[in-house]
Amino acid sequence: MAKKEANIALEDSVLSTEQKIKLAAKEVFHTKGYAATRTRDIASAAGINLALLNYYFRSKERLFEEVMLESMGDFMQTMMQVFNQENTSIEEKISGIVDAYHVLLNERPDLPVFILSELRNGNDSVVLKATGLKKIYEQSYFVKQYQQAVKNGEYQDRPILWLIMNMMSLTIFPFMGMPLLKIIGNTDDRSIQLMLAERKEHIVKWVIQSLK
Amino acid sequence: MAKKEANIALEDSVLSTEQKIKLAAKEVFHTKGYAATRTRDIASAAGINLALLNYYFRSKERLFEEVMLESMGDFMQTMMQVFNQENTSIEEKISGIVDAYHVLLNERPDLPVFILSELRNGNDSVVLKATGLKKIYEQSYFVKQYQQAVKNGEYQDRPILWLIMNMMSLTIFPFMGMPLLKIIGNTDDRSIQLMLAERKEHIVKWVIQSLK
DNA sequence: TTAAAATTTAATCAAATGATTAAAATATTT
DNA sequence: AAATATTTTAATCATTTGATTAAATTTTAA
Repeated sequence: MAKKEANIALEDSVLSTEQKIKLAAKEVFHTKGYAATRTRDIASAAGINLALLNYYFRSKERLFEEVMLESMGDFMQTMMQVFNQENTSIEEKISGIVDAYHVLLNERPDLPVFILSELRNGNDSVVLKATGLKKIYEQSYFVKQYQQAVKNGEYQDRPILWLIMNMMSLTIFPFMGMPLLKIIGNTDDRSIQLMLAERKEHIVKWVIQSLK
Repeated sequence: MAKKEANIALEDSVLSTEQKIKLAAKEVFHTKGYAATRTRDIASAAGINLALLNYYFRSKERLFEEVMLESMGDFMQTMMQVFNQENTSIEEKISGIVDAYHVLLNERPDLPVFILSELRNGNDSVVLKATGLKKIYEQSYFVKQYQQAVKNGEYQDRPILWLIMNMMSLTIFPFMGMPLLKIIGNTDDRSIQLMLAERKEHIVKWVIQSLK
């Protein structure tokens, strides 16, 4: 839906050239990754002249950094937004995060693979910027809630990182593994997507079970 | 360990030039991906002259295909080997698979990201070859066991693909997500690895729970 | 309306990359 | 040992890529 709007917007020239480039770059970088993306690909996708990339963003690398930071933000804020809610239980938070990731990844199923493969290539500036995320997380209400629940004996005394791992694993990996699942399941994108939506309803229960 | 041996072997010239290239290519492709890997990187890593890549493998692409097929094989055989055992229970199979993936991914933590990011780039020949894996899976003893267990009421009637998803999610994603987990957990590779090893003992239980 | 600033264009450049080439070196066969 | 085959080497090539350039065009300010 949002993707459709973006295409219409590009055609209607409602966006500035800079915005067109940014949107197109996000699309192409997400799909192909940094190394396999040529500046010509982005220019073509944006419907603009190649030289404008350097005019507006100075270099492919600079453009990529912007896209990467934004993409990291999208990916991590999905979780961080929920972490600081003070009026929801741990289970409600997990549920909120699972829901939010499904919304995000149904729209952008290639985002996790993009993020993780580019992180593998070690962009230090991105990692340092992401350090800001770490502080938000550490001081979040969620961490306090969890520690309290462990004290109360509601959950086993496990590193909270286990909870994060399990929640992200069960939620995100199936999107990443879709090509493999299609092969194994002898099925298509549509079927896998339906299956993911159906399975979503069970993830919170599974994550909570893993804490007990 | 195995990695160390490979380096020693390269130095000692026990391997043929072709083998040196193949090993080096696997290393570099896994780390950087196809697009960001230059033939010069591989030649340098193998300690051979650049032109030998074309002499032995004809093209970068051909070399990559070999590495990709082998890597897919390594990744999927980890599971498929266990699927056809007739003397083990479902739980034992899950346990065997989880163990095997931990052995594989402790040695090669970048393998899943490599596989999934290259699959994203759509190499059709690899996908078709992988179709052979699908047949092995469909006719495996594991599928029969699972269907029988569902009939017996041991597990809920769920697509077996859910089981595969959950098992792979909980086992593989943490390796892929290590860069993120390091940031969130304010910790290092070593600590994460220790955590993964400790957590391994619980995965089978979690997967089984998700079937009930 | 003119001048100045900003944006866009198309051509060109410098460097990098996968690949080729021909000669040298090494290994194998006769 | 000489001839042949195979492997290796270093230089070179053809193409591609990110980036630059100068002119044209459009927009904005005076």
